[in-house]
Amino acid sequence: MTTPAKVLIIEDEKQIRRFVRAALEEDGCQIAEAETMAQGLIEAGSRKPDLLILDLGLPDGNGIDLIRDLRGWSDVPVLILSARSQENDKIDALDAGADDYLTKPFSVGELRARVRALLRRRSRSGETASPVIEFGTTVVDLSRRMVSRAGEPVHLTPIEYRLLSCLLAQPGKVLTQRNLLREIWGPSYIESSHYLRVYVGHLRQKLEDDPTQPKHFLTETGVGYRFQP
Amino acid sequence: MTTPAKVLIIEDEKQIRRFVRAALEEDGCQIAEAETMAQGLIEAGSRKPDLLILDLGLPDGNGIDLIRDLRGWSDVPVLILSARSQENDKIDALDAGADDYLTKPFSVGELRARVRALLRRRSRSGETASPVIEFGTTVVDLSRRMVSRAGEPVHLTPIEYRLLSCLLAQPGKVLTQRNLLREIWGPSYIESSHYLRVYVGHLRQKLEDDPTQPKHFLTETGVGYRFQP
DNA sequence: AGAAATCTTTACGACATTTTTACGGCACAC
DNA sequence: GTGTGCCGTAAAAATGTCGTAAAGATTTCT
Repeated sequence: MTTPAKVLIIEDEKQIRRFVRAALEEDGCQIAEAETMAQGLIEAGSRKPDLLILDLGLPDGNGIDLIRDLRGWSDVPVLILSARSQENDKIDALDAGADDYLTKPFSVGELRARVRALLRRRSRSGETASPVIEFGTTVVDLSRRMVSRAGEPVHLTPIEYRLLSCLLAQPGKVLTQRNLLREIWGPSYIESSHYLRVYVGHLRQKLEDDPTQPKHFLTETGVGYRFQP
Repeated sequence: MTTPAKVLIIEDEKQIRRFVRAALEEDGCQIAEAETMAQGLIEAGSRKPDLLILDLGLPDGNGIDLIRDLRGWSDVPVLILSARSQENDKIDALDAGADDYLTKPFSVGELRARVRALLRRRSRSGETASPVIEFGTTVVDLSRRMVSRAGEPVHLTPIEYRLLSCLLAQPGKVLTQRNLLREIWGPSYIESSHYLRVYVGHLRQKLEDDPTQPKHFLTETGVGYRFQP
């Protein structure tokens, strides 16, 4: 997932809200909750969720009407939860504009799979904007594993790239040599600090404007290295 | 609906085919039928249906694989019919790329409603992005499963084509060897990186101007491969 | 059943990366 | 000063990875 999916759940029973929240947060979703139809509509309008999960059995109104209303101004996928398994209930909800219908009691696994299926559409249609880190004239695209400097692509070997990722993961923070060595080469190499000098040298050679006077990959003598954006 | 929706049903039992056909024709759908997985894939490619209904229990192959293959070159909604109601079967199918899952026996009304819900997406999701990718002198039309170079059609074997789809699906991104192997050969082949070298070689031979100095199918030594448009 | 296409496996030279080795500079303490 | 410890660069040696061709094995098609 590039950016976490926002899911709004409209449901009056606290137990089920917590159940669903727990299930979906495992897939990396951001959850918002609403307890009533009225509040649900407002949240849907203001939060612009990527998916809406709706319990039809709310006390303060008809869920079918909510879907119809919603469909007037939004195409967000809607997954219905309902205790009613009558065929007519399903047909009415789906024809009102819902995208899927799950009958209580439902299983966690199936809920999550159906949510993933509905969310897939988002990434399929939308352009995938990947998060990039910039410093000086160089740009790093972690999700594509691409590094470029002044527009030109820069080639990094696996170890060089892993070292770069470690440093970039904690900007400004000093990473001790032992930490870096354990992260990149494994626990049995925490003494071989010479490797680090060699490879930090490579990174500076490839990414610093003046490798002899580094401005972004700084060394903390006796301790470790630090990345400065 | 303005223009009638085209639905392809892949199902071996004649009874069910007729049953589904009757149900959907009432909603004004145009129905095409296929009795085997192999034929189903061909029909899906040539007829370009707006919806695909697939029975998982076909004798001549695994339906999950069909979905995965399909998703390499088409975004058509897929509705699964299955006699198996196990949670894992549903999850596997949905995660492979299916959009809905209906367990036999199912009711006519619910089937029709779910089909309508899936077809609604067709009109909702506006223009389908052009499925043609060009680079150098070669043109790839994923929806037609056709590749041409300098005007001349190029023949690719099934594996060559699947590899090409994977690489083209995420331009610029590095795909790890393990990812590619799992996607193309299956999870038990993630160690056999030999295969990749052979087939990437084939692709370069067929699609690069100078196969010895590839400009579009780049290798990231120790990591994987990357497609550069 | 036979032929053709495709997939798998093998072998080996070429190349890239990692590891090792060697040497010079800098800071600090005594 | 000079000795010691840490750092940085460069280049050689060792290791691992990649690309290609070609020979079986398998599948598909006729």
